[in-house]
Amino acid sequence: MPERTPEELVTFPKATISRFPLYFRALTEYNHQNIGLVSSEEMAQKVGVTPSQLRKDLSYFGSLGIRGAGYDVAYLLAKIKEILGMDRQRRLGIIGAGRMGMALAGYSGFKQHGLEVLALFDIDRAKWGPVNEQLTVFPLSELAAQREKLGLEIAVLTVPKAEAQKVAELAVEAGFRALWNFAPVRLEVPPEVIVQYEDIVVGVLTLSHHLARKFGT
Amino acid sequence: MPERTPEELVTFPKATISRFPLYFRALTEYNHQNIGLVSSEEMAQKVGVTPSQLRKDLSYFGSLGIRGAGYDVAYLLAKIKEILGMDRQRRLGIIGAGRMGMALAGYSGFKQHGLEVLALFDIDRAKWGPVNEQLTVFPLSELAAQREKLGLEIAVLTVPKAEAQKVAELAVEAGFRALWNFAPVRLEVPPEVIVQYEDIVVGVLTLSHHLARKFGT
DNA sequence: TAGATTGTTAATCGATTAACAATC
DNA sequence: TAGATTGTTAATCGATTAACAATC
Repeated sequence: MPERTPEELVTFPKATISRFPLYFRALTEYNHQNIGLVSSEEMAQKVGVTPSQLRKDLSYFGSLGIRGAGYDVAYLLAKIKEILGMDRQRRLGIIGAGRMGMALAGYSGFKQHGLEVLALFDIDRAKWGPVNEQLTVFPLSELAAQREKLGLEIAVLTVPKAEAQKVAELAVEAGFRALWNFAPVRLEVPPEVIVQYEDIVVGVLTLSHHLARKFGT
Repeated sequence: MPERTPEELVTFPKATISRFPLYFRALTEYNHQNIGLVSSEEMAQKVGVTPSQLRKDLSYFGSLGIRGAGYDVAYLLAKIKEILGMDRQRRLGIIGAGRMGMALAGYSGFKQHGLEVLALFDIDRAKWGPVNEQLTVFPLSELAAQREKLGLEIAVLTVPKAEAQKVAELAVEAGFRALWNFAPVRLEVPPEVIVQYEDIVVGVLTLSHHLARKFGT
């Protein structure tokens, strides 16, 4: 078995990768407007970061611009797609066909980011069956089989808090290596499994906190 | 008019406030389990932070624990509610009764965090009218009137990207001072208005990036 | 009092920004 | 070549952690 060489992956701030979707969307717009070249100043202003930060963020992934000229929109777009893993379609399976799961399943913004929801899963047999032409709710027991068949890579957990850990384990057993967890609990998973937590109330509670602070209300 | 004294608000990391919802939910659980006293070690372990960080986070808001003993669950819960502005009900109005808006309107997790959706607004007259017993979709033109009548404080923007800026301006005119924006655009608003941005694809694209990196897929 | 655990200080670690040499 | 703008270095700023004095 060939030994893995110690990976010389450049390290970069975690926040860097979370700014890439902003860059991606800005570039998509420039592209639509047939703008071929854009400066860090112009683009930074559009997305609300400093030009320095934009250049630094990009620099972690190589020398992507042209000195004296700016960034080639099409080229940078392709690079960012590669970095975000959007150069190929990412297939999602949603576990938990409740309100949240159904809403995500219908979210139209995924497509332009190379993401597609191919299946839903639920334990409740009343929910099993086709949702529309493209989408079906499968029994949870078919998780492994459908993952394989449909090529699902990311499991989206939209189950009640109390079930989340158990469902995460099922997903891992079924072969998923990436979990996008909407339940407000920390999950225990093997180290090779990547978990991304989503907490929908954080944003609005931050607002609430600011209201309380600023306006004393 | 009494002059505002230069506010001696303690400054703290932005990330601090985003951890408070985690603390809140952990404490709620302890409360349900009739646990009256909890150590930073126990609680930190539960939410997945270091005890040091938990104590530091809390310390920005005063001396909230008991040395040698831990934190009084009920007391800390009350304090955190106060800090997050959850000691009173926060009323939300959702602008844009599309899929995303409707999904949020039906989200059951708001209630326990002191948040409630009291109205939806849309320009499309086909959407006007009652959704269920509690909730109605109003014409966008009634924004100011309903904000006042219902005591709405936070405007949730779930409109298409192209309309977001215009709608933000309408919300500000209607008297909203806090916007929770789901449209992927930076909004230009007066400085006294607080905007919280929500970007649903960031999390899953972060996963996608990790998949690309770790598994080369 | 002895044991425990907080609150806080100082050290470390990480992220952002400013400035400018490199280079198109 | 002159002008422009990147890529990168070093300085600054901010957040986290470790350690321990304070104190229940």
